[in-house]
Amino acid sequence: MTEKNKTDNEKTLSKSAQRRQREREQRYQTILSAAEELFAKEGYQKASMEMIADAAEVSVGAVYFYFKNKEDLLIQLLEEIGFRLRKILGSEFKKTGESLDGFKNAGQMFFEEFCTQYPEKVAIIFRESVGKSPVVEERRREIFDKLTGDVLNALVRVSENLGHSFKSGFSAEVVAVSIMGIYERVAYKYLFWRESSEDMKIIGRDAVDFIIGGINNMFNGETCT
Amino acid sequence: MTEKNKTDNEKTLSKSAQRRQREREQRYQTILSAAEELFAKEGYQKASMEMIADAAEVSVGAVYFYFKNKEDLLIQLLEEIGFRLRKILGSEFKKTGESLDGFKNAGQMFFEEFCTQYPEKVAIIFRESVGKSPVVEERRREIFDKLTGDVLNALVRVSENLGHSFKSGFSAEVVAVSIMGIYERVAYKYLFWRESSEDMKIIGRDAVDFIIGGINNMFNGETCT
Amino acid sequence: MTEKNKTDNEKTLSKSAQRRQREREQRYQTILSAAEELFAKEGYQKASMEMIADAAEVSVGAVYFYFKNKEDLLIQLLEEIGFRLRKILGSEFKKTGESLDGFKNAGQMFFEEFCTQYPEKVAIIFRESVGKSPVVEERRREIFDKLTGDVLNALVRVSENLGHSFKSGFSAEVVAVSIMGIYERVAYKYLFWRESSEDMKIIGRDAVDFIIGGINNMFNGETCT
Amino acid sequence: MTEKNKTDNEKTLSKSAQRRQREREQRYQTILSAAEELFAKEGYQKASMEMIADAAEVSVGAVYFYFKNKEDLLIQLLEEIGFRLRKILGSEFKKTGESLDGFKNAGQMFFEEFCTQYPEKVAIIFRESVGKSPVVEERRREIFDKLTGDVLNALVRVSENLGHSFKSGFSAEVVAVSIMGIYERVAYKYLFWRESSEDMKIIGRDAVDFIIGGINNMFNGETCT
DNA sequence: GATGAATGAGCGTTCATTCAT
DNA sequence: TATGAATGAACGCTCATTCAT
Repeated sequence: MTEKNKTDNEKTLSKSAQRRQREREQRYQTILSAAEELFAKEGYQKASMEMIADAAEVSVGAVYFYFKNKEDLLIQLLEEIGFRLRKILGSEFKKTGESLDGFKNAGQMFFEEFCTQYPEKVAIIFRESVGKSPVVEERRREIFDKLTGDVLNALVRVSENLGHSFKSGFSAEVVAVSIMGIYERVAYKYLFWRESSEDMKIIGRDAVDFIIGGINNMFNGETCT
Repeated sequence: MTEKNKTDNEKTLSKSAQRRQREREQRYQTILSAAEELFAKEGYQKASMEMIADAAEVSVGAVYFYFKNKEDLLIQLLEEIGFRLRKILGSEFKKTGESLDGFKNAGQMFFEEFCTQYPEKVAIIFRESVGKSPVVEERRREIFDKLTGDVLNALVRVSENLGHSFKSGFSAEVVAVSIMGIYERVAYKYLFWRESSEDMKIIGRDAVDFIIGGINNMFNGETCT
Repeated sequence: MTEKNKTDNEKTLSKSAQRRQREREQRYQTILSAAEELFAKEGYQKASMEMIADAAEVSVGAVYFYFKNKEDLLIQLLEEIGFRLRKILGSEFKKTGESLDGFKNAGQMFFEEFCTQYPEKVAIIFRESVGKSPVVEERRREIFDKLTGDVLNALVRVSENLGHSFKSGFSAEVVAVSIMGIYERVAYKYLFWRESSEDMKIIGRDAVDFIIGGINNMFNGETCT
Repeated sequence: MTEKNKTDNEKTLSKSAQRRQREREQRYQTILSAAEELFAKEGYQKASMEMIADAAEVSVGAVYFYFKNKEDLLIQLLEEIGFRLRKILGSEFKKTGESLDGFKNAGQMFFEEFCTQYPEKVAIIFRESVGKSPVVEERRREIFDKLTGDVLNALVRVSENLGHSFKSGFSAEVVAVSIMGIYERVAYKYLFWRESSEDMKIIGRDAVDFIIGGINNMFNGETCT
């Protein structure tokens, strides 16, 4: 619901209708949260619709009232997480005026804030949504494409600011994809495979340094090797 | 079965017993191949034991004779793919005498050879084995740890050869993990999400360049930024 | 509601109460029509209460205000259709002064008018209400009994007029049931299984001829064989 | 399985394989019988797969091993009943050398033997399979078409033997359909709605008389009216 | 009277796994 | 060893019905 609609509703809807709508929104979120937690904790397969309903303290039917099916639950979650990630990374990048530091800050934001605050969301986007079904895979692709697209745009703008250009036609995109890959596997490893969330600060900084070096190397002219 | 055992068998086993053993080995491989293809094509969940048995032209019972259960099938596949990957990457690295070029060659090997020749194996290690069960996840971790360990070793040796050292205690490991992340997502994107297998050469080269730059940046003293 | 009540209401009820009553009646009919269409088109099972409510542009609750349950909806429909059928057939029979021609006209009326004008009603009485539940089946029996009874009465009266009598104790009833069976299957076949609604005139005439012949044969004395 | 195949099997299959096959066939029939009884007694909807499995003393999975789904169970039943009906009616007709008496005998066979011996089969073909799903409806149509076709053929052959011809192009078919309708509704009424199975002999005879009269009336030239 | 969100029992179906032969 | 029929727990989903507002 956009802000505009909200205002419209406030004008046109009765008090009780407003409350009902609020409750609806709330229930939707409660169910989604329950699903998020269970998918992350038990795995998408093992988390049954009944478990989710129980966790959200509603009936199975209610879950199906708000979501088309189990897959839809996962997709909505995916969409929400993707949206949030883009917002966080994008806003961080803008703050630092489109320089290489933007990548630094966005990376730190991701590792230090997002990963430590929302490990469940990371689990869902990087683990529980992988290889589940053609439909989910398609949505994943779209979300990753958008994220990669954001990074790509940033890359292009920074390179223009610095007066550099990329080596091959693919270069910039490959770099963007690579950066996403680093985010993904580093988060996965230290969050799910080693539980080093306390060290996420150092780890994140190292990963970001690696990224910065990699980017520099892709600009024509002044390679390091 | 190790080489040593095989030699022992050749000595002790009768001709017919040898033949039987050969057939056993063959069947094991046939089933594994069938599973690989179906897991990659249909997805781990959708590929039923019956489908696998049919594809391998054996009975369901036979599959259970050679493999403990469906999970075991996935794990054996994972193990085999991990083993192969390590061998390919490691041998490529050794060829070029532990220099930065080793990373280049290993990377090219992965993108140009492995990905294009064995997309099913890539699908299994990077997609179908993700988030399937605690047991599988544990094995995945082990396999990725070994691969990361190899990269880490190479990194350390190269840095020693070059007289460099890594910034933080994590640094080298994070770089290794990052490299794995790049391999993974770049392969995933261009193999499953865009079908650019013809361009894998250029893409691989770009990814490798990015990696080399990133590595250089991690050495103390001569950062690019 | 009988005519008598309506008159009472007109006297006692206020204008606004009358309007409300009219609206009530209208809604009842709207819902019933929606159910009729959906039952005929989608089938009794597939047509959900929500679909019916949507089609009638009311809420699910409203449907339950006017009808006890889904079964009731079907029963009311059945009742209405049965009533209409009896009226049409009966009035046609009366017009032609209780002769064999009455059967002719009634039959033609059914095939040429009723079937072509109300295929949905035919679908419900001959298809969608079959084997649905003991309660519905009981109502179906009652309705068919009444229809058969009408035919039976006509048969008896015609035979008396002609000075004939029926062979066995069952005879007349069996003939009546047989006539109903002919109506049913001929309509079913050419309406739902072959879509020959344009030819319904010829088909109806043939069916009626068959019936007339059959009836004649049941009278003692002058059989054809 | 045809007789020929059976002989082949006896030659090629081992004793144990033969026994296994026999058991398979037996199980298939046991399940089908259980379904028949429950569909007829409880109704298609109410009879759940679990109930059927329990009645057949097998597991739910076994039912799904032998039949694709619940619909398939109904279709197989329908097919078997249709086949049996055709065989019974056809053989009876052939016995009496293609005269009007053939219709008499076939009718008596149906009412006196089939209806009284297999009321469940009658219930399924005339009640439980009606309006269940498009697929089932299609099969029903095919089966009724075959039955009607048989009657039609008989009708044509008898008319040729008697040197008569039918009035209109539709005539003969409509008569065939009418006969089927009489069979259906008379059986339905006296089997399910009045439980007069003891009187089925008289009832059947009356119905057949009606049919014979109807047929005669359809021949050109010598109508009764 | 009217609404529509919520309920939850019930059902069809799947499929990994077992085991008698 | 190999077979494949049999098992049965588990799960996703539907939908008639209710009831607070």
